[in-house]
Amino acid sequence: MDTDKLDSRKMAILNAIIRNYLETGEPVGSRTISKFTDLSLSSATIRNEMADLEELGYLVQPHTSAGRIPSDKGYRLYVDKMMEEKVEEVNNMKEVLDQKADRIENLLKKVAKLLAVNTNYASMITTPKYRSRKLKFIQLTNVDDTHLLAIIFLEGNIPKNKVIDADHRYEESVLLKLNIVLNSLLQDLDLEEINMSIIQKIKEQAGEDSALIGRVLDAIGEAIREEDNIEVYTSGATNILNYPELSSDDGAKRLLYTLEDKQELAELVDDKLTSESGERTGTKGDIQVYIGNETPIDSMKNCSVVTATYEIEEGVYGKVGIIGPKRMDYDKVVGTLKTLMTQLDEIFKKK
Amino acid sequence: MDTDKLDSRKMAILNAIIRNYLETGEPVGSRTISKFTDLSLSSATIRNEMADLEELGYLVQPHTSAGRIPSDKGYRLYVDKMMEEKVEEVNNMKEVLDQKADRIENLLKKVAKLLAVNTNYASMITTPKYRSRKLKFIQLTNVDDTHLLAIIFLEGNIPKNKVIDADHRYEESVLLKLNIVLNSLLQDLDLEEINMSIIQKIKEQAGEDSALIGRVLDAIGEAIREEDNIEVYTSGATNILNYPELSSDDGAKRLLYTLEDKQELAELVDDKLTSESGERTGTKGDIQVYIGNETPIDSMKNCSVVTATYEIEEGVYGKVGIIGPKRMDYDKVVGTLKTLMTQLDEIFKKK
DNA sequence: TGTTAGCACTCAAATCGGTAGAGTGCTAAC
DNA sequence: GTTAGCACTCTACCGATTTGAGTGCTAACA
Repeated sequence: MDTDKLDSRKMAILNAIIRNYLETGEPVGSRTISKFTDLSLSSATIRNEMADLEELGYLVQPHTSAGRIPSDKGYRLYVDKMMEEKVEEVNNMKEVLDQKADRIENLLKKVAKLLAVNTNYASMITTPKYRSRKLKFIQLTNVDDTHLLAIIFLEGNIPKNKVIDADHRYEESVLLKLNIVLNSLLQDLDLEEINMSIIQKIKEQAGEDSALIGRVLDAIGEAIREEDNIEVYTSGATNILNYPELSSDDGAKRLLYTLEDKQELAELVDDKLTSESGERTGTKGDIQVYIGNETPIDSMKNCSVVTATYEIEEGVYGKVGIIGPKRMDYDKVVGTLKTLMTQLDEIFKKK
Repeated sequence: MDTDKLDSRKMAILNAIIRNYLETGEPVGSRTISKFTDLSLSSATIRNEMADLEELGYLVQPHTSAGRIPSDKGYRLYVDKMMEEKVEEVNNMKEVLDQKADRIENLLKKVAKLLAVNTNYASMITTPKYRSRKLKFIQLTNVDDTHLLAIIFLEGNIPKNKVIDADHRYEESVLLKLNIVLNSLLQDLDLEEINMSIIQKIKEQAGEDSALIGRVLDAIGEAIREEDNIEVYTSGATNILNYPELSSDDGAKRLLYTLEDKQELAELVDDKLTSESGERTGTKGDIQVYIGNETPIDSMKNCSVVTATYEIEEGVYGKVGIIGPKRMDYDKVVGTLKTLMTQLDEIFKKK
């Protein structure tokens, strides 16, 4: 595909067409543009240019004798151009987010909701992904006669609780001993590093209480695996019903299903994809824009997805995204995401 | 409204009409019934009876010269009749639920999904509601130089973690002392019972570390309030798009929004409602059925909602519900919910 | 050579009329 | 009390026609 530069007039016309289409959602005709822009060109001239633009692949005609609408390629150009310009307009998201959201989970849900409400599109956000979670420390405590509580503290200051069945009540001194054994041998290890040799060693040192050790290790494994699981939160799914071009046929059904099911959404954050997208989208900064077929998810072929990567600490990142119609207000969405990123950054740093 | 008993023939006809409508979703005419039942009556006779039934309020005609469809009152009669009959057909839900679902949260989500998949309607489930949560014990632990972990154990074996900012590292012996003070004074208290006098006492005993106490108490308050919050999980919301009578107009939009927002759903479990419903729905056992206008939620006026109450332990209960079109398969839904209840019961008992 | 006016042409969407079919209500006969 | 028959009603559907927005092309103009 030829990457020929468009002359500035073509550029202006394309711009005007896209802008207009973003607003109305209707195919836009030559006459509209002739009046809409200050180029003071007649509709006939515009028509010629439009024909050119169509030939170059930036515009599409839904059918003969309808106006033009931007193709994916047209959107792409528009978005790329737009991304180069400064986007700034800090709004007061921070206020909402700042109130102590203790659990990261709640914070993320709040972010998703905020985005959906602000943009009127659907939004999603994933929990941050650690390479592989390590154990920071573990502590066993008596709960009652038949239960112990294992507090499992993972790298990244994540506490996890696991209640463990016990056949009898353990003396405090025994628990103390076990705590010391477990911590001295397991500290800073991840799942791969906890092997049979280490397990054996622990059991030896635990002596008569080695029966318990198995259950404790299970709990640790569970905790780490639980935390490794990337969760996806969505919000504003119903917003997409406001866009007729998405809610026709059963497109809406499939899209809503995807958003509810969430499984497929994980693909959007797949490492492979992220790296690829760097080249493909040619974006600047953290923001990626997938237009139509560029998204890997089938039910979103008629949508655009704008994602951003947030970093919670060195090397630990998650993704947040907005899903809307192709004619979404990219300008606003990108702006919103950018300010969100800086504000999240501040929040995480402060912690 | 006259609660006149219907003679058995009218009853049979009404039954046949409803059954047929449940299947097809189309208004049903006299001719259909004449053949459908084994009453061997001509369509004309049926017509007469239908006219009577309409006059009594059990049937409705969408427009002249269309067949009849059941009114809310008609459904009500049908459902009440049905509930008296035995419903039994245990399927294998238990298998799915039995695998160790450690956190109740996950179990509930799984239940919701299971219901939605099994019935093809939307489902919801709430977290169980405790009267008022009491503190069982609390324990402070060092995390690193600037953070403490408070493990807050609530009545009902619910562990909660709160990370607390600290201005310096506390000696183990200090923490031990604080733990003892906190537990001796706060054990078995709920939020109301923790008053200024007690707080004062704690601070006195804590001496120079009283600055920390405020933050610890905040954490406790948060933990209890968090747990008091009833959460609602939903599943299968998109299923409702399969029923044209619900997805017409913007009814689907509003309904889906309700399901996503969840706030309004809490009304369904409101104490007030639950007690009222006992009389209103006249159901048997644990199952409540709300038909059309009987539901308190506006966006569900065209739906039916079937709810059941599960009990996790003495006095601690939650609600699970199924939302579908009025012409839902009540028989199956009620059956499914009933077996689910018994199976949940077993799971909770075993724990 | 680029721009514009004019005109014929195309196509989706809205409008209108007519028909078919399902179903009812009523009456008269059994 | 039941049934057959018939006139009537109303929706859904089909097809033809119209409307209007928009295009492409050509010819004239600066």
